[in-house]
Amino acid sequence: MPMDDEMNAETGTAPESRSALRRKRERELRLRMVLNAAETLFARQGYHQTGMEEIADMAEVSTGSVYFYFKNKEDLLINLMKEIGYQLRELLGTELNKTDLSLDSLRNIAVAFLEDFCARHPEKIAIFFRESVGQSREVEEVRKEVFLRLVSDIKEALLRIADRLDRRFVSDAAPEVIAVCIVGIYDRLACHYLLWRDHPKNIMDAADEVIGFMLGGVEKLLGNTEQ
Amino acid sequence: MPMDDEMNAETGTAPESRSALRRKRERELRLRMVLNAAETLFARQGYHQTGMEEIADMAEVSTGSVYFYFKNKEDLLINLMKEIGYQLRELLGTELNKTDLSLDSLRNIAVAFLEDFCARHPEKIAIFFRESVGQSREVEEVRKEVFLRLVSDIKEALLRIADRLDRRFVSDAAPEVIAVCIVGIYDRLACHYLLWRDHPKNIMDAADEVIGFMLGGVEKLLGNTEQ
Amino acid sequence: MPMDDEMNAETGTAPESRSALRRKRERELRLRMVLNAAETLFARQGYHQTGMEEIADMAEVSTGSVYFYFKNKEDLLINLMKEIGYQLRELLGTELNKTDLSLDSLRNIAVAFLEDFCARHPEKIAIFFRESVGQSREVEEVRKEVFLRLVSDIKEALLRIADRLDRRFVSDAAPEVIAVCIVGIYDRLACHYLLWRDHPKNIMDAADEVIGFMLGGVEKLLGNTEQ
Amino acid sequence: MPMDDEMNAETGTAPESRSALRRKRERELRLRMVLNAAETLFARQGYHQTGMEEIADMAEVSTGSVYFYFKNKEDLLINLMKEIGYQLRELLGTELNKTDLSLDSLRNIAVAFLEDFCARHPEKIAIFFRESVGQSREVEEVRKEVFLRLVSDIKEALLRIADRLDRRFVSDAAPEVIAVCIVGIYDRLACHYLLWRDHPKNIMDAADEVIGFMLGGVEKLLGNTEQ
DNA sequence: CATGAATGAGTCTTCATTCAT
DNA sequence: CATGAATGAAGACTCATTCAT
Repeated sequence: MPMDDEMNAETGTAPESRSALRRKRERELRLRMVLNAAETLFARQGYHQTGMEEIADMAEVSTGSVYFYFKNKEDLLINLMKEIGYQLRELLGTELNKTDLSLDSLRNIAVAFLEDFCARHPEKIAIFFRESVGQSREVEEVRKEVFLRLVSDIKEALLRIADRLDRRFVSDAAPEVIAVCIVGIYDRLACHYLLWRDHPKNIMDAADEVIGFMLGGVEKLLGNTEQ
Repeated sequence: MPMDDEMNAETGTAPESRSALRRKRERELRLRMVLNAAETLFARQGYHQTGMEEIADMAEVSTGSVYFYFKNKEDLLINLMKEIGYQLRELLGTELNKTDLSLDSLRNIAVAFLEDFCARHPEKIAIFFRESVGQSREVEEVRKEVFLRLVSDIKEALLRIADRLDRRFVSDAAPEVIAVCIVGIYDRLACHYLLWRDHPKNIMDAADEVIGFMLGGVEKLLGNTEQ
Repeated sequence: MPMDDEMNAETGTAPESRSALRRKRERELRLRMVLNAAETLFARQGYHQTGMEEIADMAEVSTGSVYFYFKNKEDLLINLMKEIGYQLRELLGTELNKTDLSLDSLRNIAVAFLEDFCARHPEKIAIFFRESVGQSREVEEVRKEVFLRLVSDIKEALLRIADRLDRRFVSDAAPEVIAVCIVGIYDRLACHYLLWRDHPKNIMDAADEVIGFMLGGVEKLLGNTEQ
Repeated sequence: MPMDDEMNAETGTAPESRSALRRKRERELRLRMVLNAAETLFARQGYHQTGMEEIADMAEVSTGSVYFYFKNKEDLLINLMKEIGYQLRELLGTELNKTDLSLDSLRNIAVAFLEDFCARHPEKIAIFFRESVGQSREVEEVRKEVFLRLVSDIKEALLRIADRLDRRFVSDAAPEVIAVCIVGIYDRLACHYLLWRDHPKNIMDAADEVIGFMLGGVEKLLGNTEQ
């Protein structure tokens, strides 16, 4: 059984004493507090304007402890990015599984992003679309990977939708380009309406138009039903 | 004669002696060299990874001179951003003036951006879409302003095109939202295909699909001809 | 036992383990070494001619450590000033407590200042009467406070002496003015004879005359015995 | 005639053409403006907080011109100090010449210092008693010289007064010590009441007490009339 | 002589990271 | 494992001074 294997591999001992369990729980709690503190502070004051000690303070641990959980400041940011990237992909997958793979799926995904993600986690948006940009070669590399995966997911979804509708894209490149465009739209939308918020219009008010725009674009690149 | 002196004093610029002219020319040359050096280095190694001395060296001036032309490192970046923003708007305006305000204008703008700007000035793209992001409150403020103006330009163009075609957008908000989407598409497109270039596909190959996508989106948000 | 833990938590300082005590001792030792190094170097080469690294070197700590103990260079100077000011006041208080509050107290104070303080701590004199003058608004503010307190102390002493002798000053302002004069005399005396020492006369040789001068002045401003 | 000699030595030519005269006048005017600007700014913002360019601006000349008139920043300060020192000595001499060399001369000098100098030229006080302190070895050297001369002047005055009164000081050292004390009193008085002015009492209100104190001190160190 | 742009050595200060306890 | 004091390399910025025009 894989479960047994994993347990053995992790602990080496079978019974998992109560104190060991508690220690493990505390360890994870601490790691989470550090991550949350970093997220909050990076989003609020910016990555460079936030010091490790500040993060440690807010997480109620010592500076040294932060370095126990994360290799360095960059690693902290990268973990945050990966986590947010994962959550975004999950949101995407969840929405796709709920639908019938019609073009309306795209609407659902957009609504989920705008209503569930942006509105509820503006700090994550700030991290992902602002603070993690242009900080270092390593961070940029991770950014690329995360975006690539996101784009790939959307591309796959588009292909499956097209398949389901029995339609073909005007070119092989089209699905990916559309995916890149969609990600770009989300990106700027969030920056524009959410982060530069002194704009009178709320991000939600733009939802209908954005969805219309995207659907229009996708339709255009979908040729007619193959006979 | 004292009268002459006074007259010169009034003119302010006096007779513009040849040496004075040359001095002015040199001054502007130096400023340009600093700006160019900063652009190159920021794009190549990143804003934070570039030191003022490095910039001075490449510009063949002293550290002090850099500070004679620019208040500080941030000011250097801001000047770069504003310049690039201005060039982008100009490109936009030029293309619009060349066309008949049909929907094809959007195609021309896209082609100009992708072929003329991205291909020729990848460093400017790196500065504008990567290095200037999330560096400080002040920089972010300028970024916002530049983007807002760009969005506003595109929005105006869309309205004029709609007017010319005698069509109306589905909502008042639509033009601006479309503008934001278009900027977002350009942004991510440049990052994706130009900056993360180990991707086999060249940015130019995506042009057709992108233009199709955008046109499809715009069409969708343009109601039918008013009867 | 958890109870013990709680009790310790309440105490705040816990059992004060031996290692913790030593750590504290070392911390204070380090702070003192930095302060001493700064005092020596400021007095020897001047405040502006002394770099933070130099201080760190002499104190045998790193540059960063200096900033761990003191906010900045100014803070270092201010700490020095306050310390010296405190020592001067203490010297004053000690002498007054030893005497019978006759006019001879003034003699004792003068002797203590000249013999104990000036002779033993010329660097402190240099800091207090030379290096801390006119360095910045903040430093000047602290200087003022320290001097004000010194003047106030002397004024109080004068009032108590007058009370003890059953005599009154010629005016309400007199005690303070005298205090200011006395501080001024000490100030210049120290600068003149101690810091500009190529003068053949030693500061101690001036003691008798100074004391005579001061006593004469005080007497003059003390009206005759109230009948 | 010494005047002729000097003129010849200076110019080499006898007639002194009108334009040469004007040039000389302008030169001196400029020098004065620089000196005044420096005095104002040093007193207002402090020596180190004032830049050469600032001084040049206020004097309405170029940075380079300042260096034509003065070797460097230090030289500017030194000139200011010497000028003020000279004015103080002159004030002293003038007062002494006006009087009959009685002890009242000391009163007159004090009044002149407090009323004429302090009240009218607080910036000079700030320069002389604050800004020029502890700035560099060179400045300190000049400070010493100026003070020494001042002390010497007062000492001579005291001796002449004693002589006139047919009295002797208790010791040979006394006159100098008294002089040092008097200078110290003036020094601190000016700093205390003039520069740290949030004190409710004005410097003039302290005059009577100060004079009383000084006279009392001097009297004390003057033995009785030689029989 | 006046100008003011150019210089560049010098300094303070920050902060991510380490490590002895 | 947690702690937090110590480290020191790195970097932005200043400003007195010079000098070609």
